[in-house]
Amino acid sequence: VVTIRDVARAAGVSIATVSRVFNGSSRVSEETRKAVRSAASKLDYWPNSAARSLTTSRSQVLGVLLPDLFGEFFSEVIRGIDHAARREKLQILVSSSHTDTDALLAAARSMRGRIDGLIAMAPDKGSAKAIHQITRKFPVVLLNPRFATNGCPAISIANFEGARAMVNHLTRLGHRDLAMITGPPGNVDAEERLRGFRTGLADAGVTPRAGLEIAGDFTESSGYRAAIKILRRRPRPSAVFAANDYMAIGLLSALRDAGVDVPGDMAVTGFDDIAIAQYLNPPLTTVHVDAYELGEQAMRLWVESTRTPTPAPPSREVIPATLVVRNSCGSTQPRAAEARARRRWGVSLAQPASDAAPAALPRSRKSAPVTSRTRGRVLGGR
Amino acid sequence: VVTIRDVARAAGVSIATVSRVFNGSSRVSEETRKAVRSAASKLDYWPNSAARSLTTSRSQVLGVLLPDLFGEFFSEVIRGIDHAARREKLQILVSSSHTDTDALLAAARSMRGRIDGLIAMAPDKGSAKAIHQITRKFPVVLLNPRFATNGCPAISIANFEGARAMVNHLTRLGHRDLAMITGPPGNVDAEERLRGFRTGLADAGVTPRAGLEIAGDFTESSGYRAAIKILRRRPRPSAVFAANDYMAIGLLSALRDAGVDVPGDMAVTGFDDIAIAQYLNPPLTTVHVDAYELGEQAMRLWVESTRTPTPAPPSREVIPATLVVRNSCGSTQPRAAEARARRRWGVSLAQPASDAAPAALPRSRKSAPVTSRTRGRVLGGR
DNA sequence: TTGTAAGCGTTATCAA
DNA sequence: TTGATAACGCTTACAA
Repeated sequence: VVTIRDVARAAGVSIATVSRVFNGSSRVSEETRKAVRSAASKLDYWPNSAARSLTTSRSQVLGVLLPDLFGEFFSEVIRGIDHAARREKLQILVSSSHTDTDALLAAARSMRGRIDGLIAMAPDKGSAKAIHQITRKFPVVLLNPRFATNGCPAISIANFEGARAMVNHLTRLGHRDLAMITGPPGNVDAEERLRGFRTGLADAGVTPRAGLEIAGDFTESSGYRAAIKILRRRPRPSAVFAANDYMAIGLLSALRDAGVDVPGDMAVTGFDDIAIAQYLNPPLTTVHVDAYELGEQAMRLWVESTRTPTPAPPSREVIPATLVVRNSCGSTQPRAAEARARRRWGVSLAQPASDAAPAALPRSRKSAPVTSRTRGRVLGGR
Repeated sequence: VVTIRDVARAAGVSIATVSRVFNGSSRVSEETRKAVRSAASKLDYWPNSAARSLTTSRSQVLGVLLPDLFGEFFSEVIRGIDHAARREKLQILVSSSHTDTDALLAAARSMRGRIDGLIAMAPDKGSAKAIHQITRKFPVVLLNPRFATNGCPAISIANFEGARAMVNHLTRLGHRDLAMITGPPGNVDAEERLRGFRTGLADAGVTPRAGLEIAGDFTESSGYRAAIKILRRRPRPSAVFAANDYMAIGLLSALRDAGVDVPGDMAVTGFDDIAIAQYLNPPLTTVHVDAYELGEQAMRLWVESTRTPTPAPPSREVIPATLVVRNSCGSTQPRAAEARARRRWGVSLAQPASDAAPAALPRSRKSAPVTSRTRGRVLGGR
């Protein structure tokens, strides 16, 4: 392994000079600069970043802590972070699959000294103290926290608003007897969506029947199982809101198996707008969440919060959600619904369908996808 | 910031002892161990990994160099790597979006000192020398290389075999006039798939008409544009093989817009078996590639190649591809086709459809997806 | 413009 | 079982 010493020797200068050349630094004569460069490339010298960050105490690396890398949602978050990081000349050190608080903390500890900061998503509410401990060691941006973030910038998703809007949409279509398939207990997104569901019912003055909040765990199979329970209820609910699209897919499978027509006999809706959603049969009405943007904005927030000289009040941002009405809920007159929405929520319409590329597809694609028309409105805000 | 010195002082021992305690090392009396532990937790001491890896010259970090993080393919690769890394107690330092060789090299350089090795995918053939230069600095595993890897373990995808099998399938269905939408020139996968296409035609004794290899660039919109060119050809080809699924989607859009029935008027097939493929209308016949496994196996290969005492001959592995026959090519008698395949290729059938979860979905899901039946055979091998 | 030398926070080698 | 102390490879005052 060739070090700065070898280069210095070969070029006939001191190691300080070599360092200066490699840091593009101040006053080095053109002559010695050339000598150093040529010696370095002759020896194929690659500076040791660990040593460098030991002295400078900066690394140009950003840590990313996620509960899982699974599914297109987290993949998109990572991609958003990565692209933004690239612009800032940062690399990202990823550690995922933290099912428990100890693993989360251990991962953060092992990053000490090799990262300049952290973007972290806590798996559940239980990890609040762990997160706070981490916060004392690095500048952290929190993804989608539920707990108080005292002093730590955070960015989250308009789960509540999205779910509420979905339920409002269903009640406006005339549904009064709604079921929900919930996500795993303790999961922030799941709980916010459930809260939105309940609030949405209250908005319409609907008193919910008992037993129509069926437990799911965000997997397709749990959606299938939940469907079986729902189909046993008498009278049958006329609409089901699944807390994510995967469960909605399972639900659709079950309804198809049971010979229940969607949306004729039952309306079905989901949450997330995964890439598949628009290709389902029938195309799924759901809430679009831009995971890429979540990652990208988290990165932006981190840069702002660290580069800012005066410690501004910690930002707390929200990535909006978009209601995407397709055929699985038997939508009628979208125009009228939108007008009502605008009046009620004071939000603008989403971009027309042809530009509304699903998050998982290239942003560059231009042609219309093979899909039914989609249409949405933006919910939640910054 | 609290360092090992602070802990030593607080515990009334030397820094060497603190180090020993934290490395779970050899002989430290239970008494001093406790003293050190309590001092450390009182001060909330987190060891500095940069300093540690400076002395040990190991970091427990694996670098990952990818051309892009875009789309579910790379996301899945990353996920496979990440999961495998977790098992080995490694973290991954990601750097992606290397469009050119210089960026690739710069990224690798900046990792020097903070990684123990590298999993790298070269964007194109032009980066061969860069890769070789990197190889001299770290233990590297190459993803999907085209060039000679002299001495460097590599793992790739059965692109050629998959494409050839696809064409064989089409010719067996009676198609003699096939078009292909190719991927970007210089891209390894694209070229191998093109080679498979040509070989497949030769297998059937078909002399290809000129002008039926239409240039695409793996984007949906390029598929759409290619379709327009194809539709102008007289006579019209009866089948089109797109070098990836995104282009097949664009192609389907165009054919729908043009009123061309698939598969009645024209057979359409793709490559990759992205999650959407089975939900398309009609469901897309394609070649399944397990990106997750590619990542996972790359990681395994890296571990093997570094942990092995005797430098075994560098492994060169292949992730098999699976032909997935759905409706977009107007398949008939799948059983007969499979029997022929087994005779010809000497390979076994893929697992039944209900277990063949698309790579992008949870491996845990159990219920049958909302999809047409899929069926495939494994191509290429280890 | 260049060189000397003191860190940066660890681990590892010796002695004690 | 412990403690000095010399690396590890670099950056950065401070001197020259």
